[in-house]
Amino acid sequence: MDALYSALEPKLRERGQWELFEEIELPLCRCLAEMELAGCRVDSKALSDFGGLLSRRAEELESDIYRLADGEFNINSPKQLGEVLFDRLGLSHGKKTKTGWSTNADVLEKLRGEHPVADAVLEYRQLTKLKSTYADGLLKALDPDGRVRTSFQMTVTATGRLSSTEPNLQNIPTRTDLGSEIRRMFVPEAGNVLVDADYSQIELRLLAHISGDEGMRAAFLSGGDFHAETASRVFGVERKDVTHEMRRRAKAVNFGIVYGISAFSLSQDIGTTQKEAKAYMDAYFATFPGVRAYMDRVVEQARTDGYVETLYHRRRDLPELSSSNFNLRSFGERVALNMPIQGTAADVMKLAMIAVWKRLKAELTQARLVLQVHDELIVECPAADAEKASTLLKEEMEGVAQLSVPLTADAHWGKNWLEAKG
DNA sequence: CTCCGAGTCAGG
DNA sequence: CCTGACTCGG
Repeated sequence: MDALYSALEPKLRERGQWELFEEIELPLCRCLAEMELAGCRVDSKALSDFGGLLSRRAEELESDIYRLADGEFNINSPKQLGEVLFDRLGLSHGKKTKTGWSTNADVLEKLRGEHPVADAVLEYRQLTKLKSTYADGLLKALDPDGRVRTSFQMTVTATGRLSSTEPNLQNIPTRTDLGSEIRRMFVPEAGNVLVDADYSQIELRLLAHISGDEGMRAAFLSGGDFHAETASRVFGVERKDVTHEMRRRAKAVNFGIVYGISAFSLSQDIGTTQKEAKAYMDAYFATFPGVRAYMDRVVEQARTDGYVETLYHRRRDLPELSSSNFNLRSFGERVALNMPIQGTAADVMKLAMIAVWKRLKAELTQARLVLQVHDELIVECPAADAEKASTLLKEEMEGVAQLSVPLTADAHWGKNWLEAKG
């Protein structure tokens, strides 16, 4: 250990990363170890019942699909499915993959009006995904005490985020009603509750803070619905005249900006032409000129240094920026824009976890952190401590960094993860 | 039997 | 943009 320290400490100090190591990565280790050990209780009866329901519905769809396609085949094989849809039934194909025509959800959505089999396959895919990855997957990972224990990796991602494996508890469904039922199966011990706290728009708030863009800061300081605020500014209409569609598009642009998106990807996301997407981005940058100036600065700096870094000096090397390959270079530019934002959010969350962990140890000894999902923390505690734990989580998450815009977190609790999401 | 790339889809 | 799991098929 001494030898390692004396070899590595000067290297970290040279790079300005000693504090990152001592104040974030090192203390986080124990916190993660305890979370891994604690695990999270799963209602195995409810989960296997749900799995049964999924199986039955998937079987019905399977026979529907064979009937509609006039023959049996392996629906799970993209190759066979593509042959049935595009060669045999003659449906119109979209983009191609290396091995054939794509059969992904985007393509199947477009085929909905053309043939009823498309809808059946989409639903079949949803059910079998939930069944194999989540219902069966979680049951298989269940320990004898009824809890699942993930493994959190600290040294895998290029941005500083954690990753979760065997099982991955950072991609439990939330976007559809059926999928989010899985969250209902994550439950506390008898007499306990789950408390869930999540940061609101942390990445966009960090963009507002780091870029210093006055308009974007004002939008957050106003405290309203940020995507609607953005729509109002970008489309030049009164806040009350923002339509659902305007908000939806503004939200997609906000989302894309954080990724250093291209007009092409944005057009894919919101279903418009590339030209229209470009117009939205131009309007966005005209509205928030400080964001464009920041982005130009980051890429320029990255070209000079060969790396980008977060507010806490976590670093990502970017050899791609000096590539002679245009696509690779463009990729490097998008990474240069995304990493400081996504990475700083990860740093902030890690600091919050350490702070929460310390306070729980001191003030709520029965409570324990159980999960982290990038911008969300889940604590299990006695029902009587729910209110205190909620307040503690909110305070520590919001107080861990001082930004030029509010950093806000919302906490709720319930008898399962779905309820606790609020 | 194991390994691996590709396609797909779950999350942020 | 950042991930991981499952399935197929070689």
